Amino acid sequence: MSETQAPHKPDANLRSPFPNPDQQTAKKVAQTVERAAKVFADRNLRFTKLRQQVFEEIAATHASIGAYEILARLGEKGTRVAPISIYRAIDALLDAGVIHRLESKNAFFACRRTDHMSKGKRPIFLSCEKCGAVGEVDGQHIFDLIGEAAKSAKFTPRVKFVEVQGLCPRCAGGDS
Amino acid sequence: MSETQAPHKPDANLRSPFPNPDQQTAKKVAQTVERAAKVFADRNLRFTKLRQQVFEEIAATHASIGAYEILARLGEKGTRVAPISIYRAIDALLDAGVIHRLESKNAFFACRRTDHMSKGKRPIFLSCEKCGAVGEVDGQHIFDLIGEAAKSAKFTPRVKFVEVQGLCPRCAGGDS
DNA sequence: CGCGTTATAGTTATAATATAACGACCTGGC
DNA sequence: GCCAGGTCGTTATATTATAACTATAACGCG
Repeated sequence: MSETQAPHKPDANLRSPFPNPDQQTAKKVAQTVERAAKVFADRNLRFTKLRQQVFEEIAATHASIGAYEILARLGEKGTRVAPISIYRAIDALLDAGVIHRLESKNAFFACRRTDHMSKGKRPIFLSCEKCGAVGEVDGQHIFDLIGEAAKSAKFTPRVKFVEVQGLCPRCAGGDS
Repeated sequence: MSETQAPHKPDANLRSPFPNPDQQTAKKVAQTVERAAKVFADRNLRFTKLRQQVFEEIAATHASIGAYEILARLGEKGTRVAPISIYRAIDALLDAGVIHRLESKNAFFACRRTDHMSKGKRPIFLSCEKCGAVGEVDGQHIFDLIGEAAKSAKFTPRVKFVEVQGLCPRCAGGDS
C-alpha cells in the first residue's frame, strides 16, 4: 500500500476545499459521478441507477443536503421513491466513501478528494453556517492526537468525528 | 494494565472520565444537581422544577439519553409533559453548560466537569458503543489545531465538534 | 437455459427526533 | 395594578430514519 505515485498535475486534492460555486457545472458533476462509478467498479459494487441519481443530487451542490431534500429533487425530475430507498442508496454511497455524513446537520455531501477514503481515517469537515457549503481538510495528525487523548482515558477509539461550523471564505469575506 | 489506584481525594476533574456505574447513586446525582443549580444561580437563570427534573434524568446515567427517553422516564414518575417542554428544558441546560449534546447520536449527557464550560471551548466526547457511557477528556490543544487547520483553508471556525465512538475501559476489558 | 443465491429496490407503515405557533401564567419592577 | 419578560402548556406539524415484508434484478453454475 504505497502512494508512490506523486502526482504533480493540479488534481482535486490540491484545489481549495471551497472552490467557486460556478465550478459546480453539470460537467463537473458528471466528472464526479464518473469517479464515484470507478470507486464502485473497483470495489465490485453496483453503481445502480438509483445510487447514481442520489449521488448526482448530492454532488450537484457544495452544500450538504438532507435525505428528504434529495427525495424532493428526484421527485421533481419524475423519479418518485420512498424515503427508505434514498437511505439505502445513501448507505451504499457512504460505504463506498464517495459521500460523507455531516453528523451535526444530519445531512450528506459529496467527497471530492481521492485520498482519505480509507476506513478509520477521516478528514475534518468544515461546514459554512451561511451558505451551507462543506469543505474537507486533511486532519490526520489531529485524528492521531484524538486517538492518543482517548487512549489516555483508557478508551478504545473506533470512529472519530471532527466537524467545524463557521464561515467559508466567500461568506466570511463579502458579508451581505 | 494496573492503573495505580488513585488513593487521594477524588475531585470530579481528577476522576476517570469513566467511573464505575455504582458511583451513580442517588446521592451522586443529588450532588450533580446541586452543582447545576449553582451554575444557574451564578448566571441569574432559573433552575425551574422542570429543568431540574430533566437534568436529574440526564444525570442519573453515564450514558447519553435522548429527549424522548427523558420524556418516557418522567412520564413513569407521573410528570407528563410535551416533547417541546423537554426540548426547552434541554436548551436551557445546554446554554448553562451543565449538559452536552452528542451530535452523532442526537442525545444528551450530563457534564461532570467544572472546567471547560466556557463557550467556544469544548472537550472531546468519548461515547461507548456497547454500554452508551459518555466521558469527556480535555482537548484544548486539539481544538486549537483544528482551528489552525480550518484557517489554513480560509475558513472561519465558530463551533467545533470532536466525538469519538469506541469502547470504554470496562467494555473493552471484560467482554461480557 | 433453468435454478438457486444474493443484492437491490418497491411498498407500506411507523418510529424517532425536533420545532412552530399561540395563549396562559408567573414573577419582578415600577 | 399593570407591564415586561421568561417560562410552560397545548396543539399541531415538520424532519429524519427505520422495520417488515414483497418483488425483482444480477450473477454464478450445472
